[in-house]
Amino acid sequence: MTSQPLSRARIVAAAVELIEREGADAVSMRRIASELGVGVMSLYNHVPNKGALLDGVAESVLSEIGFTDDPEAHWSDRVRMQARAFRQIAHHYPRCTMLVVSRQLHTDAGLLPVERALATLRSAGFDGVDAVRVLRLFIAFIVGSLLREVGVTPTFAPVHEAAIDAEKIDPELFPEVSALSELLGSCDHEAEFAFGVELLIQAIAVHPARREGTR
Amino acid sequence: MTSQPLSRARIVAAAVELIEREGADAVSMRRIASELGVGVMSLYNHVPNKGALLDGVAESVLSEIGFTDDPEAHWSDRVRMQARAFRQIAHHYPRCTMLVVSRQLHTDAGLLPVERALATLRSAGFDGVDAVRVLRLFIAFIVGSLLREVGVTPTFAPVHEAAIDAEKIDPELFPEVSALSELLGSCDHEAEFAFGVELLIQAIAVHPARREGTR
DNA sequence: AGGGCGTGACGTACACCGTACGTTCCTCCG
DNA sequence: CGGAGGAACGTACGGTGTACGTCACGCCCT
Repeated sequence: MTSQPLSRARIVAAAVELIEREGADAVSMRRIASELGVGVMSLYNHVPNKGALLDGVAESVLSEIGFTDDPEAHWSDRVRMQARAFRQIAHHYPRCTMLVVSRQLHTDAGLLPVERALATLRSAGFDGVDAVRVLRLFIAFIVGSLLREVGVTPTFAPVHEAAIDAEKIDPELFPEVSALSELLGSCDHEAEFAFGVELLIQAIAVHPARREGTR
Repeated sequence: MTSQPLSRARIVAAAVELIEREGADAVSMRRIASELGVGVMSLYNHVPNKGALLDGVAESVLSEIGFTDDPEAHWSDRVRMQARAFRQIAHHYPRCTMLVVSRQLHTDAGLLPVERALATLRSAGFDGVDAVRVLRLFIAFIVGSLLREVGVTPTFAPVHEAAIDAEKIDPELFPEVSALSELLGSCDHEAEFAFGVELLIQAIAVHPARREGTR
């Protein structure tokens, strides 16, 4: 019946597929097992527990990031590319994004993006301390942005547009929110993300800790 | 036996206390009920379901932010203050932070910080569109930062220092990570956050969309 | 060739979860 | 005094993660 012999990779793939199809809290050992046409406890032959499975999901998704890093390009273009590449997981695997972001994993899949980013920042003229600083700043921004894009749909929801209902806001208490309710209600995530990335690039370009003129 | 007559506020308070004491996934209706010396189903007389309870927790924590906003101060100082105030919840309620951050709530408690921030940014010389943009940038950064500070401890963990074990990294594959492993292993969250806030303030101070000279 | 053994799939069992439903009791108002 | 409404409660159901014991199969070594 089951053609393939069952493996950690197949289990993780089934989990990813299930999460994207039905949301993160549809994931249960029984559900995944039945998805694979397999007994529940057979999963534990390849995965120590559910947490490790979710780690596997995060790692799998993260490792699919398509980095096309060109060490010859200008550092700002490299930063742009890496930020965009990282963001694309939020489009390919929107419902797995929370997992990738909330579980910090200490595996090579998580280290590779860090390595590329550090190399880029070093080439931009930062020393080690500041490269790490700036990297953490970027990661915080990216993580926060992805959470906004994706957190709108915690598990499932009918788009849920206009979370801020203009009608229910007291203009006396919240004049600004009330006046800007249209802007707050909708969000062009793409443009918002690009705005942030450009502003950050501009900011670190003029940062005094950077030694100008490198690469 | 039970002196107080049980209320939504008491239930939420017990949940917050329990989360801070034993972590987010120690929360169950039965656990909270027994914490209050009360039957499980009695909770449902004051709270429609568990999700609403968690929303209540997030709202409660969020509403405790101590804003001491001074409309007369320089906008950069106001931004600094607000960012710091927001971050303090990560210290007072570290294990609730994930809830505050991952559940977006459409209640006044969530709107008030937004209102203050928008007012500040308007006073800094941004029009509505850019005020919202910049606010979203700040929120993304703050959320990402708090998640790093707190996400290190998903539920419980023995500090878990040195997540990046310098010994296990192949210097061939990850030269930068290997060289900077000490820096990556430890993190002064306070300093890191301040660095980000200052850089962002500096960046928006010189941003062309801002009309110079206001307040 | 045959026996031992590791491995992987499986079923059962347990403690716990959220919550729908029906019951009881206490209080307050007419 | 009697009725009504709300609050606390107990029971029950379907679902969860996983510890444990069992079984069949293929490989290796004698």
